[in-house]
Amino acid sequence: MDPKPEATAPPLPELEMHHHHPAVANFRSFVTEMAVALASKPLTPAHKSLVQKRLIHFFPDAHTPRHPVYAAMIHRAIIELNEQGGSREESISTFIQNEYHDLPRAHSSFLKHHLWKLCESGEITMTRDKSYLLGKREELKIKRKKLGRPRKIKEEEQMESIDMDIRVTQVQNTVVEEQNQLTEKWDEVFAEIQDEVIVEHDQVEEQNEANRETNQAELQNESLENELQEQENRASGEMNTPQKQEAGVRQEQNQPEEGKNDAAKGQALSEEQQIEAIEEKNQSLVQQSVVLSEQDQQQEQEIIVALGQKQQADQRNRIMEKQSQRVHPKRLRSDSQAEKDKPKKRIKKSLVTCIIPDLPPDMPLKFRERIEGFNASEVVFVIQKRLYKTDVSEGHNRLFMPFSQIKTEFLRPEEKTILKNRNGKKIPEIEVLLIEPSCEHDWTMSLKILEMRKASGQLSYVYNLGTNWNKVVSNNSLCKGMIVQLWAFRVDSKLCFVLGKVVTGDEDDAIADQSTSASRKRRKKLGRPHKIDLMKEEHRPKEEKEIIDMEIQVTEEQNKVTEEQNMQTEIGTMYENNGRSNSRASGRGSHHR
DNA sequence: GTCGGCTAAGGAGGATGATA
DNA sequence: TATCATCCTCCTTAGCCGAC
Repeated sequence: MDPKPEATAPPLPELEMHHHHPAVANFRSFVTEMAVALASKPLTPAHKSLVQKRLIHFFPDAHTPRHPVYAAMIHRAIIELNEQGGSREESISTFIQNEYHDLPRAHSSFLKHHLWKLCESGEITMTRDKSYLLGKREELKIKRKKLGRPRKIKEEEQMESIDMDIRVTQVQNTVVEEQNQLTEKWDEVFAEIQDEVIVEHDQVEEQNEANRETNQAELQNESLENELQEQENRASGEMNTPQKQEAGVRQEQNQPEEGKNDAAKGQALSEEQQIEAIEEKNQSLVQQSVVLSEQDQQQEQEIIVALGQKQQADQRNRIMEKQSQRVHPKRLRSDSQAEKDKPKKRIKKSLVTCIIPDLPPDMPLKFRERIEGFNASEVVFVIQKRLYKTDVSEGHNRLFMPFSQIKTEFLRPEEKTILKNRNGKKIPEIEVLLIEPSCEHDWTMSLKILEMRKASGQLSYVYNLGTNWNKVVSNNSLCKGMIVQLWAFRVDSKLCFVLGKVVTGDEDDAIADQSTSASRKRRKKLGRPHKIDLMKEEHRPKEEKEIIDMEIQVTEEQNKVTEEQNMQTEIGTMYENNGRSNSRASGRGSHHR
């Protein structure tokens, strides 16, 4: 006997594809049973090939659809049809049919179903005349947008929106993941069922083949025997009774064999029914595969959406990164330089703390009286300084006090550490209190140490008294050329200053110099008076002028006294240096101190 | 060493257009 | 007509850097 060729299934009648076919119900129960019973059964390549051949035979056009998901097709149809009052279902259907081929047989049912789903989710709206528009809310928003000025989306809102998108994406990803897992399980079960179907089919085929061979052999034997007997009868010329009887017995003996053949035929018939049942199962499998293909396609779309959301998440990260990196170029440069120059800063420290000793002037009586109310302690003379353009410039709002001009150290070591330890782009500052020359106001101000770099690479330091300095300037008519004196004192360890005017400067020059800023030029162009202009002589009240004049007289008298004291001290120092009167000179110095 | 000018960032307030 | 949202212009502030 020749080796058995690869199993081939006999042609079976094509079944009509229908979701409610009774075979589907059978198939489902069959699947459940097979999934349990045949979990570890392998599928041979021959079986796989057989199933493929069968599937192709029955469903030559069964494959994964190429068109986008229905929601996308409907959206595109509504947008591109762009019909006044919306598009009707028929026109949408026609559009989709024209644009996309390879649509499922149940296209109209699918379309109805998805239109209903999109209406329910609010993505589209059905009008009274059963036309479909893109979402109502969206439409209203567009209308408002057209009328109003487009609102600028703030970064925070963008972030919120992106956060929301990320959350949605996470949920979508979870759903997709679950669907994938289900699909995988379903594929496994499907493969197992295929195995079982093939095995069953093979067994039936083998049995049929065997039966056919047996029947043919028996029939051949019988016909041969009959021929032999006829030849014998013809040769003897006459048939005797015992021979007839023998022939009759033989006939009788043959009868059960015929009965046997009938039974075999009956068995073959039942096997054909089994094959039919298996074919039905195959049919159901194909239907399921079509459903799975649709699911796959939907998942693909969801993955595309998820990828889009991921891109948005990336964009959000980029924005955050950008925000964290957003530093003023100048600040950035200064930061890097500050980092580089840290050792130099330390080297300069000795210079910074080097205070030039001098004889401090006495604090005017009105200031003494004023600070007595604060219960002040640690009163020290800080600086006597001529005011420069930037010191009174509205645009600078600061009083520069170079370290070299500082007469007495007024900061505690811990305060100095705070001010000099620059961490990041912000210059550290401490809050101080300043009593202005008029003694009418005291201002909360900020004290900083600024690092001034020269072209040679050397560093110098200045104290910067800022915040509210402009108010002190305007309240006390401070101007370029004026000489001011600053004393420091402590109130419950808080650093406070008191400012005194000594010599008046050229106010007109000062006012003129304050017009350096571009804004002032623009104001002049526009014919608007600048704030500083209002401070000019003609705008000032007489009382204020009188007060200023009195202050000037007082400070001038004070200066005369101070100058006399300085002269006496200088004379004493000269004696000291010459070694003529050491004891006398040192005694005077200590007295002044 | 010190002064004076420049510049970016951010805030205040006015102008504009749409909506209720 | 009042209110709201947005944009635009001008001003203030802080800090850096070059010139003297």
